[in-house]
Amino acid sequence: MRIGELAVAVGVTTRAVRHYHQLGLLPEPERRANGYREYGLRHAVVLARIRRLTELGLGLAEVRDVLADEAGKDLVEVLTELDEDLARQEEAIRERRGRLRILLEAEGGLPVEGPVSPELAALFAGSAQLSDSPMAAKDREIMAFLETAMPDEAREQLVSSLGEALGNPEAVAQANETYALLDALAEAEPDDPRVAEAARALADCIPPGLFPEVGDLDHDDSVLRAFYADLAPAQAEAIRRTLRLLTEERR
Amino acid sequence: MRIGELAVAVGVTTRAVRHYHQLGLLPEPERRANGYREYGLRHAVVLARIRRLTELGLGLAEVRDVLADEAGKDLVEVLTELDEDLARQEEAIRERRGRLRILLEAEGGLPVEGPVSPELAALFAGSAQLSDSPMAAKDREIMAFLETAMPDEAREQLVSSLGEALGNPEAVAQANETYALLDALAEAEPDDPRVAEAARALADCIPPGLFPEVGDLDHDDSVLRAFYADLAPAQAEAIRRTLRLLTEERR
DNA sequence: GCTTGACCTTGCCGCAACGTCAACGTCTTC
DNA sequence: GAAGACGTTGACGTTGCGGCAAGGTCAAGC
Repeated sequence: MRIGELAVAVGVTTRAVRHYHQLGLLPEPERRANGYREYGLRHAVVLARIRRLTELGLGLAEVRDVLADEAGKDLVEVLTELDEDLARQEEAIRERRGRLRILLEAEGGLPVEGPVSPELAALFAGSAQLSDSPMAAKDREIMAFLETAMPDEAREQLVSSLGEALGNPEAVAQANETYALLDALAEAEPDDPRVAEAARALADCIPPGLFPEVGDLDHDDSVLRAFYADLAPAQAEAIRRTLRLLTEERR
Repeated sequence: MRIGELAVAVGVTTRAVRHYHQLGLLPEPERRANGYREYGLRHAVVLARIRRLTELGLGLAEVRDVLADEAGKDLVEVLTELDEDLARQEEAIRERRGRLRILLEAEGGLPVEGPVSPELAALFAGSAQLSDSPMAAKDREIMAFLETAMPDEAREQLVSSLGEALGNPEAVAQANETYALLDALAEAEPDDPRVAEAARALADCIPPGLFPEVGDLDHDDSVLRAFYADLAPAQAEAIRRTLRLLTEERR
């Protein structure tokens, strides 16, 4: 057989056959006078085994090991390992699909540009009562960011507290008022008297459970500095004071 | 923020961040005087979104599309498509694991070196009554090879017929006798009288349902030629005569 | 004898999403 | 002033081939 005949017989491409030669999976056959490879039945048998093994999901390196370790002893081991690996992959896919389904079901109108974690998306979609002021948008950005940055436990804490707050109309109204106060500081100076007012309002917005680790906050953290740099000076000052207020009150 | 601070904040590597820059997923920030990249909060937000999207399983090209098409309109489409893709992958894995399980359960003593398709493996494992003569081994090789080479319908036909035959002790005994006859031809000349005898025995071994397409067989097929080249001359002649016998009898 | 088309040869680039050097500059700290 | 932890660009490695380039070979038809 020439390489093309072998390839169609086994159902692979000639490119694959040459690839297996390169990797040493399939021995190079004799050559004809013109340089063509001349295959025999043994090659077809080996090639068919390679194909079956790769179809099971083995990598070519593992296939080589199996073919080398003559007896099928090692094979069981490899296959068991492969099965475990496939089980892990299956689980991972199932989980991703679960998260996808949450996102797609809450798809009605996500109030944040771009997707958030499925959990947050469900929350935001559930209560679209929040205003769409600049500060509110920024807050949602921050939440979305924090949500990926925080450790798992704190994350769940955050999501559940947020769910509670969003389920409470009074809390939502209070938040919207606070957004308005902060928005008003966009052009103000840092020593504007409204800064203190806004800080007070914001601190009152945040229930004790929502941000328990405020005391441990590193005020020189690089992310925090970048956050301040992204706000108007008076707004940044208001946030700084809010954090101080919270730190004192939580002690 | 510098690149390392950004990376730990979002939970990716600096290498990934630079990779996203290269692909245009994340805009390059300003540089400090020393050439260091200086990131702001906007970058962290975008990077966090990239991470969430890739964790869902989107490719970076798709992430770019989603980020570019400002509104979340296109997103739903992409996610739906992704979900379908994941469903396909999940199915593929489940099927592979199913075949793996058959192989592993029949793992007792596979009489063929290396794994065969799960179905054949189960068959061979189920009835280990077949002799281990050289010709029997070659036959199993051939079956294993054919099994990958044949179209699906013929394949199932083959497996079921084979299952029947292996379940029948008389048929197994007859096959073993025929193997012996063929083995005896290893050193014989093609005009040995035993050739005809072996051909007759082999033809009688093959039930009508097992090889229905024998009439369509291309006797100059490259695989067939390779098969003959792999046998002793008298053995090859016996097979040739068997095929002729079968072709005539089936007409 | 010529062309045409189908086959074969080797070799190298490309993919996805980065990991991992290499070789070097910069900043902080003891 | 030297170490150690950062940053910079650049380039190669991973997996399993696909696809192309730039030819050589062979059988068939004119």
